[in-house]
This record gives sequence, structure tokens and C-alpha cells, in this order.
Amino acid sequence: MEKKATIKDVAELVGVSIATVSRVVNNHGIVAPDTQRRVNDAIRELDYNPNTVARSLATGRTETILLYIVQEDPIVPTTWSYELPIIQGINDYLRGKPWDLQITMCSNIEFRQPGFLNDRLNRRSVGGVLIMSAWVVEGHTISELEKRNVPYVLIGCNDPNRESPSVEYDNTGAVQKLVEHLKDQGCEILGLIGGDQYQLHMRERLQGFELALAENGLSLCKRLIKTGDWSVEIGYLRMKELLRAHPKPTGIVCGNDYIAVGAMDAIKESGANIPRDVAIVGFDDTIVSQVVTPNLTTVRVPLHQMGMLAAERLDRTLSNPLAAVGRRTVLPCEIVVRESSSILWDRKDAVEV
Amino acid sequence: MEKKATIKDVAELVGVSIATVSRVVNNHGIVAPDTQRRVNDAIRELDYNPNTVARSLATGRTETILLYIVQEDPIVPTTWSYELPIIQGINDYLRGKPWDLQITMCSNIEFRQPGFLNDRLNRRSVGGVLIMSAWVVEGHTISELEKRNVPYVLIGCNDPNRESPSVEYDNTGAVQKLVEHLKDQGCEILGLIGGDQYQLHMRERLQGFELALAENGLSLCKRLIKTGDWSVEIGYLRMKELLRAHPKPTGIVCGNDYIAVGAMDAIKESGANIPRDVAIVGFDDTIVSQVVTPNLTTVRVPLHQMGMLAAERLDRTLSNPLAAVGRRTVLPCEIVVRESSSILWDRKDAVEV
DNA sequence: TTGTATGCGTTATCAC
DNA sequence: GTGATAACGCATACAA
Repeated sequence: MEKKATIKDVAELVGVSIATVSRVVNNHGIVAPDTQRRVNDAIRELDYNPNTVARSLATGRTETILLYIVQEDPIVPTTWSYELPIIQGINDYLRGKPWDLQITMCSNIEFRQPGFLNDRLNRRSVGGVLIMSAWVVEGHTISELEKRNVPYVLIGCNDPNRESPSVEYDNTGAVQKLVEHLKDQGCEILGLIGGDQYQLHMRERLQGFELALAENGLSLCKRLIKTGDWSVEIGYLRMKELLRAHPKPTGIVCGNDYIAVGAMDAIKESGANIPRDVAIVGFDDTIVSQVVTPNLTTVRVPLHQMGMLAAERLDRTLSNPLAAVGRRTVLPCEIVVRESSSILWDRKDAVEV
Repeated sequence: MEKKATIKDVAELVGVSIATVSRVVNNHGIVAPDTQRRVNDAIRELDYNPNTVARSLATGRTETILLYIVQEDPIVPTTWSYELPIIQGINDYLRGKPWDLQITMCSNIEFRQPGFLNDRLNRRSVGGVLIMSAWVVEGHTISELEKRNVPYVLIGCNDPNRESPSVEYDNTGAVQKLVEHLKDQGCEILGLIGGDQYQLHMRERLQGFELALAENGLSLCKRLIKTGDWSVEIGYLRMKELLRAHPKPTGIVCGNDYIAVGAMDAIKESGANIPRDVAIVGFDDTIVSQVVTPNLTTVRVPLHQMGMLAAERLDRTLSNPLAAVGRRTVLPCEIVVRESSSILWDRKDAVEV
């Protein structure tokens, strides 16, 4: 096993000093075209690659980005579909850039603990931090980051009232679109079955719901708003409750696709028709929304794009610490209309047949 | 912004040399209990944390593990459900250990290119490598790794005939269980709809299928074996073909749950009953298997455990390069029986009603 | 345009 | 038990 070539080896081979080699490697300072060529030849010949560790020590900079993935406590293999596309977005942006991506998963509880981030940041040497979470990142965590002066970007977990650098998606707007859509289809009494209301997404979706009802002249009935968790089972149970309400809701907004699927089971069981008697919409555009019968209207969240944007933002502040790179970015979501809420289409179709 | 305390600061505060501080930090050599205490006090007082970069430079070792996630080309946000649970397993094992986890995603095509890994390994400084892929890792890639003497563990992508350190799951055995189960339920003519046959998993499942048919005295009919990709659509199309076959298959093994869902659509459309006329089983135990009607019998792959084991294996060779840590590990899968293949139960139920 | 020399924060090998 | 001090591989201020 041969040793790796160092800058010294290259310098000796060419007959110059290591300073010169360093210059051509980093495109720093001025170096004669001829020397440049000779150095590059030697680099190729020796298969020289700068030692990242030594470089970091010398410069005080480091080329790694740390991605925190905050999850439910306890951490269990999850069906949550957000992480991977976001990671992929980050990774895609980072190709060709010098940054390495380091990731660590931790529980929501852990992450909230004061000093948690500090501890981690002490042990490693990190250029910048990305935080991906379903819960609002607390003020003291932000303070830790800013006190240490380490650049960061939040992904989907910024406090709505805080101007930290973050990439979000428009939960409120998405729900507004859903409500408008349901109203267009003729639904007048709307209910909502949400997931974990401690999660930021859900809180925003709830707000969006109430807002949209008001804007569309629909009446808000607190009894038609249910929460719980994100499971199929909860969807089923809560929907059964809603079906006992008077007046019965004719349109249901669900916190995610799984809840919607559970709710659909309850509706079918009651003998009601989807969408004619009860229209229903989900969230996340997971594969189940395409697979259930009838297909589920849902919301497509621009996850990949969020990852790309977050990485880009961080890259820009890291490359140029003085650059003001904006604060909050909120991406719009697209709603995907399918059978579960297509009442007008359903009627037309019925007539044609 | 204060500078971080260094070993020198600690030494000065205590009035000892940096060598002594280094000794107590690393539990190396002998140091007087009293000095030890004073040093520790100073460390706490100054909030000293050893600089990882400097340490790496000095020792020549590094504390990062690189995880390669190899994906379909082009890389797109995927619905593949394997990555996250495996990553979580790796992460869970790594808690408390000194290793940092660095990940990078790349396409299958990229990864196969000779020199690809070498390039990456040159630029970074990496302790060990994990490779997670659906395609067999080629010999030249293994050679690169071994030539550089960097420890590695393959996850689900070892050549069946190669004794490289790897963690796999028992595709063949899983399919055998499925076939046995279908036979127990009274199915005599079995068909298979597979996914991408260039992927290792699929090849093994195909082999398992043919093997199991022979073992169970069932006849193998090549015309009843179809492949394509892993999508719902392919499942639908291939199943329509199978329904035109004579004799018609009465049991279908699908490459994954999505294919199975598509196939179920085709079966329902034909007016046949699931499971009585055609029983069907999927693979992966994704949420769709619980959501379709009837529920889908499927295979649960021990993803989290695979991640844990792979990380453990790598950790062990990294901690003790001389340790022989075994080679191939193959984990059994569990089959989850649900309605889509429960013919006996279905009959009994019908009688009771 | 190039070379010399110092420092980055540790570890580890000697002496004492 | 402890303290100098030489690596580790590179960047860079300063000289030349």
C-alpha cells in the first residue's frame, strides 16, 4: 500500500517550492504559465490530491454541511415521505460544489434540549447547518447557532413570526386552495381531520382552513375540526365521529393522505358515496393517493425544490459570509385534483352514461 | 465572537504541558490523579473540546463513515422505501460512537464507472464506506476499495458468489415462503410479475420463485413470468396479459406492493375475485399494502436491522482492523399474510356468513 | 514570479 | 509522571 502523494512530493518532482504548488492548486496569486503547466503535469503524474484535513487545519475553514433530521420521539422507521426527496434535493444542489453532506437523525425531544446543538457542534467541525423538522425550531436553538456564528438554513421549521433564513412551503395557501376547490364543487359544510397539532405544518394548515372558510363565506364549525395523529386509523375514527354530526360535512380536508384513506373507509362503510355525498382531499401526494379508490385529491409539496433551495442558500452564505441572502422563502404548493373531490365531473360523467 | 479554547489554553491554565493534557483527554499513558483532576476542571472551565481536524491530521485517522446511496439514473425523487429505514438503522447504531455519517447519492450509472469511488475517496478523508444499492457492486469497485485498504460493508448489493463483507436480506427465502403459502392456500398455477430484472433483488426473487416451484412440485411456466419496472402501471398491464393465459394463474407473486396494486386493479376489472379466483402477494410491506382492498399479503424486509448490522460491522473493523468480522450476513424476511391471499380464511368466513 | 518560514491544534516519541 | 519537540500536510505573510 503506497502512501498518498503530498504537496511536498509534487514540489520536489517539479523542482519548485510547496508554496508554488499550493498557488496553482488553489488558483491563488500569480504563477508563470510554464511553471503552472509543469506543476499540473506533476500533479497528474503523482495522482496528487490535497489533503482535506490538513487544508482545513490551515485555513480554519471546513467543507462539511451538517443536516439535522429531527423526528418523532422515539425514533422509529417512519412512513413519513418528506425526508428522502429533500435530502435528494440537497444532494443534487451540492454536486460539483466542494461541500460534503453529513447527516444525523435525532428525536424532537433531544433536539429541543438546550445545549444539544452546541454539544454536537463542539465535537465536529462544521461549516454550516441545515435543520429539517416538523416542529418549530426554538429560539434558544437559533441563539446557539448565531452565537457561534455558524450559518444555517431551516427547512420547514421556522417560526412563522421569525425572520430566520429558512425554506418553507405554503401550508396555509395550500389549504386555501383546497377549500376553494371544494367550494367550487358545491361543498358548503367543511370538516377537517388533522394530524399531530404540535407540528408546525398542522398548525398552519389549521389556520389556513379557518382563514379560507371565512374568505369563502363558509361557516366555521369547531365540532367539525378533529386532530390526532397522522395514521390511517385516526382518519377512520375521526371520520366516524364526523359522520354522526348534524349537519353532516359534505367536504373533508385531511391532514395527509393516510388520514384521508382511513376517512374514506369510514365514509364507504356508512354507505355514502365519494365524492357525491362527501368529497375528500388529502395532503402530500403520496403513492396511496393514487392507489385508493376513488383516487384522492391531494397537495403536492415541492420537497426536492425545498432541498435544493436550502442547500443553495447555505452555499451562498458560506461562500460569501457578507452576502445578504434573504430570509424566509415560502414555496407554493400545487393541488392535484382527482376523483375523490370531482363532484362536477362525476355528475357530468353520470349524465353522459 | 470568542475563539475556541485549545489544548494550549488548558495547559497554561493548569500549569502543565500540552502533552499532559493530551494524555488525560485520551486516557493515554499515566498521569497523577491530582493532575488529572485539575486538567479536567480546566477543561470544563474553558469548555475545551479537542479539535477534530487537528487530531485527524496528527493521527492520520478520520472519524467519518461515508454512505453511498446508489439510485436509479436519472436520480429522481423516488418512492422507493428502503433508504430511510436503513439510514435510520445506521444512525441508531452510530449514536454514542465517535463516527460521523456522511452521505452522498449518486446514480447507478455514475457509480459503475471505473474510478468513481477512487475520485471521491481521494478528495475526502474517510474512515470507512457503506454502500447501499439495488445493483450488484462490481468487482472493479471492490478492488478499488481493497487496494486503498479502506474498510467497507455492502448493504443489499453484494454479488451472491462473492464473499465481501455485506448485509443482505433473504430474497430467495422470502419468495419461497410466499410460494409455499400460496400452495397451502390451494393455488396450483403460479405467475410472477417482477420489477427491473437488472436489479439484484429481482434476480434473486426470480431465482427463488423457480426454486420454490420445483421444491413444491408446481410446474414452472415461463409464460407466466413477467418483468418490467416497479410501477403500479406495469403491474396492471402485465396482469392483463396473465389473465389472457391458458391456463390462468390462480396465484400471483409480485415484485413489490405497487406492482401488486396495479395487478389487483386488472384482476378486479376482469370480474375475478381476490383471493378466491386469483390470490396475490406483494413485497416490501409498504403502507399501500395495508390500504388497498383487499389488504395485500406482503414481505417485511428488516431494513432497520440491516442498517444497524452494517454499521456495527463497519465499526468493528474500523475499531480493530485486525478483527475478522465475518463476511456475508443474510437476514431472513417475515411474510405478512393478509386478505389478498387468505383463501382458506375467506372460504371459512363465507360459510359462516 | 518564486521561495522561506511560521502557524493551524493535535498526537506521539523521546528524554528527564 | 511529566515536559520538550518533532511530525501531520497545507496555506500564507513576508522576503527576495
